[in-house]
Amino acid sequence: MSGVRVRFAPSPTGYLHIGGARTALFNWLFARRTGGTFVLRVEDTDADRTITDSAERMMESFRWLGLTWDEGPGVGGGFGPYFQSQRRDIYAKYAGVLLERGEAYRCYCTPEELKAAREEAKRSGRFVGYNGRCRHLSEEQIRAFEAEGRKPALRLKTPLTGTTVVKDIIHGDVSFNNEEISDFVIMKSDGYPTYNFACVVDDHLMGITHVIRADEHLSNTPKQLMIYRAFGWTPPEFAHVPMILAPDRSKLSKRHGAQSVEEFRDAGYLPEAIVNYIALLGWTPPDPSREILSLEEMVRQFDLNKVSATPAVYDVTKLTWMNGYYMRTIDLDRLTGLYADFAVRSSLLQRYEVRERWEWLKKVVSALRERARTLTEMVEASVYFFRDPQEFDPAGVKKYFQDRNIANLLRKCVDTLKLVDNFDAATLEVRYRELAEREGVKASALIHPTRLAITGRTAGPGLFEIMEILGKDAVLRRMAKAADLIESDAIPLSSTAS
RNA sequence: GGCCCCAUGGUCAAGUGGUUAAGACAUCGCCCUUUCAAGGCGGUAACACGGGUUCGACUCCCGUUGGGGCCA
Repeated sequence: MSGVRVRFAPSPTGYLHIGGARTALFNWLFARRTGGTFVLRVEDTDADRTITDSAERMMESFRWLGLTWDEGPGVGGGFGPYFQSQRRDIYAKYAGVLLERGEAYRCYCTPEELKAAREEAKRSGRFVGYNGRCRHLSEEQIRAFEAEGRKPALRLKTPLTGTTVVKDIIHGDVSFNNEEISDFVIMKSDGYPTYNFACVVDDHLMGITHVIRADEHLSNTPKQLMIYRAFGWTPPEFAHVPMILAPDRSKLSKRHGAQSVEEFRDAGYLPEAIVNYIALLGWTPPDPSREILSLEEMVRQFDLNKVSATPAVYDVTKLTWMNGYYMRTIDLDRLTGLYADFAVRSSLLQRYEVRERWEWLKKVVSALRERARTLTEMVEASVYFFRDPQEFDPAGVKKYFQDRNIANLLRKCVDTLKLVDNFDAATLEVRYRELAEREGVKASALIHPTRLAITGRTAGPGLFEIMEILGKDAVLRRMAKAADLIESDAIPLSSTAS
């Protein structure tokens, strides 16, 4: 283990969204790359039920993505506790240290007074930060406020002049004018630490060497630097990664549809596709033309210095393409298992059947994996393997079932098929082509109507492969049924195209 | 409102003062083919704008515009 220690510190207010997942991934990759330690810390202020649930779900998403943490909830470590809600006494203690050192002071201003001062400042066009009213209270004034029962907040004495420079691995040096940062609150009057304070105390106590986090915290960093300075601590290195934006360039929000890792998982995306895709949002591997990368390859190639400073818009289309790639290439047994879970969930088959029909399911998956980009698509494309078609694609009907002779042709096919003992794709194809020749038609004149008859659709795997998987009985039954429907001119049409 | 960040095709993105401005997805066309995919080949498509600096700017500096963030 190298001395590198990084952390991902989510605030468990909802799900792990794609931006958070990418920030976590970069931390994880950096830790693995450098032989360092990846710490997971939960920034929950309160430990209420919804927050605990949310934290649990986020951790589940991490595990699913394959991002394991070396220290944190569930695995422990020598720097706990890893929930901020369990560290309140620590923040109180360190706030006391700053108070003793004269780096912080009690502020008795009420929210109303603060608001009034702010408005006054705004009116006179002055800087609208805290005016430092409580910075030099006398013992007497303090006693008076205490006597009133006012609960003080704690503010940091910030430097009045000069500049604070954030040295950022991604952005370079970013400087802030100290005059524009007024004495900010580090402990609220209710005894809770503010974000910046808790963050600095935790990062320092947990020995964090590199803070890799989202861009939105860049503006908080000078304040955090001031806290480090007040303690006399050496700050870590910083790398602020750009945010991930919704397709309309606004911040990701509910109305943009799927955006949490959980939602993508439920929509049938594979973890390797998500990880691979989000890694490319902001990071470029040494060979930019090779975009399909395993987690192992990314670890070997990851470089924080190659992370871009530009916010990225995520593009589901490309994610979906990439998912399709992984659908085609991962282990068939694993894919079949994943597919089975989705098929069970949509009631295509029963749980107990999965084991019984495993080999057959593998054939179904193998036939469909080439053309399904997600597990959901695969399930949708597989229904006719489980149920006889109840409706037929309108465009297909128009194209292949129009001719009156089609019913006869299908019946001839049925007659031929009845005589086939080895109902495998190769044999079926030979028989079909022979029949076509005898009838003086092109093979496709038989193939297309047959596909429509047995699947209700015009698109899908090779016909003979479908027939083999379906088996003789189902194929003959469906074809005869279709012939009947054509003759009675009563073909039920599906509303959605296949 | 103040401060900070960002700006190459529709999207991701290479580029680091002199390039025919890569590559991927998407899109279009062709090939392959029993359909649909997959695959192969090819095409369309970009340096936000305005000033500088320089023999020469996508590249450096300033401003404008636009987007985002933090604080209030």
